[in-house]
Amino acid sequence: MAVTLRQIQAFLAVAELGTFTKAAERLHMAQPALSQLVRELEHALGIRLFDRTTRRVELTEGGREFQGASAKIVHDLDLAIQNANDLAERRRGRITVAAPPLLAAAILPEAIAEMRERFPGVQVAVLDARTDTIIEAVRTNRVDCGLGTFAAVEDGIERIPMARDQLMLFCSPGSRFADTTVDWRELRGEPLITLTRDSGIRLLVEVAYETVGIPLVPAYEVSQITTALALVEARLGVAVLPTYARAAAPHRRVLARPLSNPTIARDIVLIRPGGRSVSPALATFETILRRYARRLAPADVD
Amino acid sequence: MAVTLRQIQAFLAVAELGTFTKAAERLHMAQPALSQLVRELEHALGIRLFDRTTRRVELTEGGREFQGASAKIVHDLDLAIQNANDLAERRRGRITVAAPPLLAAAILPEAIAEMRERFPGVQVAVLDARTDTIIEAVRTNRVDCGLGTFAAVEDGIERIPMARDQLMLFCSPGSRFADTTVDWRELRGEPLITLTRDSGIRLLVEVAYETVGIPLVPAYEVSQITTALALVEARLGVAVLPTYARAAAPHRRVLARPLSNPTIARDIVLIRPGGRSVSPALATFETILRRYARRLAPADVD
DNA sequence: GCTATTCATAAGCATATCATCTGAATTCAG
DNA sequence: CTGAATTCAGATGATATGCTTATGAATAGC
Repeated sequence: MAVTLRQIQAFLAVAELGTFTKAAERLHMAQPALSQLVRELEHALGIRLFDRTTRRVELTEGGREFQGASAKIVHDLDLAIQNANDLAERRRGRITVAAPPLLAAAILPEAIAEMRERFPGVQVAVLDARTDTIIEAVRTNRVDCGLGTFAAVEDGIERIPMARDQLMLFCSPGSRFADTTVDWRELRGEPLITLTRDSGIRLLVEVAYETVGIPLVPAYEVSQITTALALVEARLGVAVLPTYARAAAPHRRVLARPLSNPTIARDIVLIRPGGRSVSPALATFETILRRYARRLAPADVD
Repeated sequence: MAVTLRQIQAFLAVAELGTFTKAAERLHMAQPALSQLVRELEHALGIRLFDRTTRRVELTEGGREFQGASAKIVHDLDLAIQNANDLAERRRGRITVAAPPLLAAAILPEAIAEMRERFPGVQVAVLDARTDTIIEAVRTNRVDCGLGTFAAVEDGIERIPMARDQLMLFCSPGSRFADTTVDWRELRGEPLITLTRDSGIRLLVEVAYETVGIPLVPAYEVSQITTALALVEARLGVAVLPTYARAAAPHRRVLARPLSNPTIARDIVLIRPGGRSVSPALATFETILRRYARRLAPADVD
């Protein structure tokens, strides 16, 4: 004979209210049904829980003992259910997102701020790391998702495109490129500020120069995008950088111009462990993230 | 949508075994039924508990959290049920019995010893007190039952006759009464050892003397039954005492002879709060107690 | 590419659950 | 002391719930 929660609820209601009839009302059921539940429980436990005359119902010693224990159980269960509901309703939760430093600086702060505003109970943690570290962290579940421009991603990892990022020419406001769409060929002979060769962007730029057949001779070679932008602002040359570089230093007086023939674009994608369910909080965060990603790189996706 | 224990058991089995099919086997049910239970639980909680592909089932983050909470709840419940069963099976329990000192010394020790032997988990406590205190203690539920010779008992208190106790003549082996049933009238002029006037027994003796019309002149007046028996043993007189006085000093060399015309008898009764249920341990103790009571005062009851 | 395994879905059916009605016991009012 | 009212227990029938069987879809291994 199995003990059920319903029996326990019936028992607790009777124990609290002291009468079967009132307890039945509270539980929205008929009194005989409730009598039956209590009887079943007594039978399952092997002890009488109530001494009942027709006029008075009171707990036996064993009943009082069981009341304490079962009240705690019911309370714990309510708490557990409440916790689960909190997760479902995004009142609680924890998201860890990995992103390369630039993207982390460009997109994440605003997205996190909005998330914090709308769902104060959800904690968002950031891991800024290099691309390969990010993939590793996603695969080993150390983070819930990763943001970046990932070329080929192994399987077992899901890819969700967020926005399309395009290489652009960054120049100073007075530059001769300031008002037009720029063709790569126009860059011949222009002093070029590049990133160092360990950067993925530098690689793309080299490919493009080679494609259009002009030699790449760096005027300056720096490792940080912000440094490159500072040099551009100082009119020491132009730089070819991804769209989202604009967000890295919004206060700088530099312009970004589209580069065409060829247009070189990469997807900014969110990756996360495949096959696993997406927590409600993470699902919301993804949509927020996509909005801010597109605001930075408004080119259409797919 | 209500959460049921069955759903939780299903969930825990799947969480532990990692597959629905195996869990269904353990729970002795078909796999679809178990799938349904888990689905219902997920729906009630608002979160997915498992990430399931057809090949792999693993807990989500929320699932793991709920697993911990619900496992504790199920464990607590099992414990509570176990405790109740222990009470039912007399593996555990506590009985407090009140009795006047003499009865407490005469009957209770052996009864308690047997109880302890058969049900080691049940604690039996003794409160030795005067008759009126006993009744009061029973009425206020400070003790579970009381033993004694209670004349009229108020209602709200149940009376269970245990044995019939009779006034007897206690004399030394060499006395002229040693071999016969004694008539009260034969006591005329015999040196009588009595209890002091605050004793209920003394009262009965006075009534009997008056009834048969002989004067009561105490040779000695003592307050303890054991003292009276010692004086009898020393051949200083005879004493009129209840049957169970024999048990008070089994080593003494005194004889007890029935007293007739009139035969004065009282019931040794067990009293306990009326309308309340009798715990399994107490029920057992009552039968044990009755056996020992009858052994002392073998006269039939009712 | 085929088979075996695993979980989800659908439909039918047995069982359990609950509400209504009725009865017994007790209390309270007159 | 009698009658009304209250309260819990029992019996019966309608409804609902839960389980099983049968089937389908997806994946991994051979």
